[in-house]
Amino acid sequence: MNKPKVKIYLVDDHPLVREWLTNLIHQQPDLIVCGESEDAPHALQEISAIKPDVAIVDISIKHGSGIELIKSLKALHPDVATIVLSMHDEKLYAERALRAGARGYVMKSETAKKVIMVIRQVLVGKIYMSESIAAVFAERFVDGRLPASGSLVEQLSDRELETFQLLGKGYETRQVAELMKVSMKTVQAHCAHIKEKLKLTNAAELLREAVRWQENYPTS
Amino acid sequence: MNKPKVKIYLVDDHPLVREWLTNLIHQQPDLIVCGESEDAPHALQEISAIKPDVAIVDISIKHGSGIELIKSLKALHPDVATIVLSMHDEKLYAERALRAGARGYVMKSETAKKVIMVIRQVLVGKIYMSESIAAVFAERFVDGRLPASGSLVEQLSDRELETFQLLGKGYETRQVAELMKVSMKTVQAHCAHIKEKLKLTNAAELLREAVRWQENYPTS
DNA sequence: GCGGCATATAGGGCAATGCCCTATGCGAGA
DNA sequence: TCTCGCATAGGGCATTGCCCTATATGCCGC
Repeated sequence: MNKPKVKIYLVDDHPLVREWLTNLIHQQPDLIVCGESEDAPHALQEISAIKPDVAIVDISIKHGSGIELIKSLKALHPDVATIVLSMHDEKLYAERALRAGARGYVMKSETAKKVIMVIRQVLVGKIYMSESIAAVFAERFVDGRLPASGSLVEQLSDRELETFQLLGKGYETRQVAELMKVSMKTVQAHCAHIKEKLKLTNAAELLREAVRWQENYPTS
Repeated sequence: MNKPKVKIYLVDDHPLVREWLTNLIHQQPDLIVCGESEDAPHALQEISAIKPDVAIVDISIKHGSGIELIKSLKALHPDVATIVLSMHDEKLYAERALRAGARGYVMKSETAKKVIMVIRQVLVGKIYMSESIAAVFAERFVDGRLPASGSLVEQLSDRELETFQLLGKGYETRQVAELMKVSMKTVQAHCAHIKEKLKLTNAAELLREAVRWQENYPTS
């Protein structure tokens, strides 16, 4: 009689990535994919029902950001270990993801072995992050939680960054509000805070910086 | 004796995507992956030597954009049919990619079948694009038999272009009016005409396009 | 020269947005 | 516990976006 297999749930809006992961995971005798979805609402619903051991989520998924999903998972299902599998450079998102409650962050540019290795790490309760990200955390820990400059954009909160990115894609305030499922007033408040943090004086400059950012760090 | 297989070259900086594609392609008896690389310089070098039939490239690759790679390929190796496999929404890049010389654009969120289908389409000389992108092209074709090559921005009058460029630098309407020594009403009229010519629907999109233009063709 | 067309300029008016202030609930940390 | 940052959102006024209309100018073909 076999041990029960470790159940893994996949959240990624790219079917090909899900196929690939499923394949990869099923090559391991003790791991099994117990479900998958391509957006946050379905993921939350199914994870409540299935109660997997691990959830592997993409940062840029449909209908809401992956970061928000991670926060929800941490709040609603703290027993589910969340691993982020992102195509984005870890410098941009790893820290946000780990702060949001993820227990691992792997870039899609990593190899198959690495993905499996990270799954096994979080299964034994460890948190996985790359050495470069670990270094950033360590530095902040020592320094005294300074925002460790780089780009001012790094100072934005999660929702502010989301707002910033949507603006950069050419969405109007109203559309951003709809996409983020909040009122325009909230989006305007985010904009005001972004302008403060990035030292911008008006909406036109905010738009310009958002578009530039988007050009250099495209998301989904 | 078998027919020679169709040679396909992969350019993508995500190893897992390359693995997946290789797997997928090798399930087809008449297709073979003849090489792969993760950036434009290596890709150009190897494609010159290998002379594949098809190149599948990602838009966001290391060391230079995929769009530039497509342009180079079209110039240097016009016989190599280029397909873009991008994780980015087609609305953002499909048009640029096709203008640059790509013969197909598939999002990574499409299924495996679709990818193979697109490869077969371009192999018989067809150009593949999604219906929504085809609609955009068709509309432009019907609307005014515009010179297919070149940018729509060239259609702008001098004052319109001036307005466009100032907007791209982050000036507000009021500031543009002052700089151009006309009333805001005139600037607004220019904006309306620009939006018509560039087929933009609102001010946010206009701003986005203006900033992009400014990034690519800096003035003064 | 006349009629048509694109361009450049600008006003009127209503809806939408920007931007300032205020306020609440929540979670993290001193 | 108290404070601080974050996310949320409303009130209210100034500004802008966007529709329609209007004038003058220059160019082009007939």
